[in-house]
Amino acid sequence: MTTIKEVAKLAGVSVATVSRALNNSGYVSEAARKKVEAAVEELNFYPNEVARSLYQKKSKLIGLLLPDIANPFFPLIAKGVEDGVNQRGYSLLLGNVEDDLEKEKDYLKIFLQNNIAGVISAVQGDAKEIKKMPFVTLDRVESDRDLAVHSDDYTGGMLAAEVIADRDPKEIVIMVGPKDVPSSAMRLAGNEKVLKERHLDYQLFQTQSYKFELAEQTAHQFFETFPQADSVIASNDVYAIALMKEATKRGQRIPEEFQIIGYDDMPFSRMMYPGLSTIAQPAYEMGYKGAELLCDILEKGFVENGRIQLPVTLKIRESVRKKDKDE
Amino acid sequence: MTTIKEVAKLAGVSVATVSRALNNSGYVSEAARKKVEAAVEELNFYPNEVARSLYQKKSKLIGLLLPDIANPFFPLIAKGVEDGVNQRGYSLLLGNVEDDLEKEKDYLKIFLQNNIAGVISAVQGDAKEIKKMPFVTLDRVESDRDLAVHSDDYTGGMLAAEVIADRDPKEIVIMVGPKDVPSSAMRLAGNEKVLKERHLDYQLFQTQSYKFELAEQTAHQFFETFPQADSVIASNDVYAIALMKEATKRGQRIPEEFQIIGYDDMPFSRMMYPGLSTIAQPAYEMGYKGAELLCDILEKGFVENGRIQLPVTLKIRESVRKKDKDE
DNA sequence: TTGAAAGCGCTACCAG
DNA sequence: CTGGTAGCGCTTTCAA
Repeated sequence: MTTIKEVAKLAGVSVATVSRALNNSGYVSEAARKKVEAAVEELNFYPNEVARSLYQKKSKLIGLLLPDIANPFFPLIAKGVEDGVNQRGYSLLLGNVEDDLEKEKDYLKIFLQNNIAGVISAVQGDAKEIKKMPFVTLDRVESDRDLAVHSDDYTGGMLAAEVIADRDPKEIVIMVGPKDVPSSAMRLAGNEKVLKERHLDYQLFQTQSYKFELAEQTAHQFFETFPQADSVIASNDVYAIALMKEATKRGQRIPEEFQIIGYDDMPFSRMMYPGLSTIAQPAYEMGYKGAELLCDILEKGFVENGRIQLPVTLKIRESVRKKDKDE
Repeated sequence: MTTIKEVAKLAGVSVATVSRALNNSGYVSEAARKKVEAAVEELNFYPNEVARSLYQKKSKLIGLLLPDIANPFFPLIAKGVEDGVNQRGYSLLLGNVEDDLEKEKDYLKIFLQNNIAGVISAVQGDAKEIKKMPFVTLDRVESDRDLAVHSDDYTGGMLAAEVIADRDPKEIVIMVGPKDVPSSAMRLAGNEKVLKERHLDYQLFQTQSYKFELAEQTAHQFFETFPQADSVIASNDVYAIALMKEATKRGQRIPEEFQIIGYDDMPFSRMMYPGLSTIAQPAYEMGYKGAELLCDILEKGFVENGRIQLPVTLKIRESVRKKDKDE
């Protein structure tokens, strides 16, 4: 690795001048700049970020905390975050925390040890250690002062319920996401508002997790509990797909005998057949906006709007019946 | 952030002693060690990795190069890599390169600038810049001297072909993965070996990419080209699922009129209905082993076996017909 | 067994 | 406009 010192020597100037030229800070004469540029070129020099970071006490790294990268909703978020931070010259330190508070703390410590510039977190119950650094939360709103990007869960809940309400439901069951996740509560509120307005009965099936591995087992339990369910509002697409599989195995035709709507619009939801109707959250955009938000804070020290809500979109596919004419 | 200096002051020793105590390097008296430990405890001190890395010219970071984290095969690899490096005290710098050689070079440069300890790459055509650092390639074998973890593509190709050959195929079409990817060539060789031995005719449909976004479009083209195909060996699960959807839309029953086998065994392949038969690659394990391999090199400077081949497994699900009795 | 000091590569202050 | 220099936090000689 060539250093600034070698560049200085070759250019015939001091390291201070090289540094100023490189960072466009302070005065540098045209002549000096030219010489430095030539030397940089010739030596194929690029600055060592570690040294830079040691001095500034801030690196060009951003920590990304994810609950589970193997859950299909998160890779897209990660991609959005990555593109967003790259755009502004940062890179990502990955922290997959698996709903494990200890692991989360470990990562936060590692982030600190690496002079991280900030953190973007999509995990639910943050360790308080995160407050020591600039951070943005994704897909979640908590204390009012935090920066956050989330989507409109209440509307999403209403949209999902309307889809079902409009399609001649016999026995509605709402599969409710984990209680401690604020967004599931919001969605449920949206569901219930619509269903109550329409005077439609419904039942609740509470789940404990969004974990991929539990989906099939949960789907099984669901049908044990509600064998007569014919219209389901699922907690997310993964669980919806598991439910569809289970229903099909039980001989129910989709959507005639069993209709369902999911949440998230993961890439696969449109690839299967019948396609899963769902509420699309802009996962990539959520990540990208979150990255922008954090970078703004980092660079400007403030933001006009630290709380970004993204709209959801309804995707009607083959997993629900045709809409009633007379609604 | 508290520093080693403050620890030294509180403990009443020099920073050198603190450093030695922390790293178990050189002589430290029991008494001194005790005092240091107490001070560390009291100040809640943890060392700054950036300073450490500046001096050692090696950080505790490992770069991970992925072709596309949104492609369902890679998150599991990433998880395996992450668990593997964490185990050994390293963290991951994420580099999603999108089949873009420029982006790959950019990341390699960023890795270098951050005194990365090594790189784990799952991208296909590596930039030569990677040779400057210790690296392990995943799911690919190239020059004979590199460290690599890959799965047994030839056997995988044979297994897939046998499944089809055993199930009364009428018109076999092999969907071949991108030409420049060594593993697709190996799988094709495995396919052809079996089919030729069995004197079965088949046709080839060449694809240009494994990209998720192209799957549906490619599936459409496939049926335009081979409307009569009834038994397909797909290039991977994503494409297989797209093909299943297209077949179903065209009114073909699976597996009676259209049977198909994929490759990879992504998490979703077993969640759909009918379930996709496929060749399972141990993605998580591949990542984990790759991480171990790299860490071994980093710590010991050598490894007994730098080329790890992992076995593939056949997963028979509902997308293929029942096996012929008389085979 | 210990501490003073040099130095990793870079930035920023200050004097010229 | 420029260069010398201090110092970011840590590790590692080297002499005591």
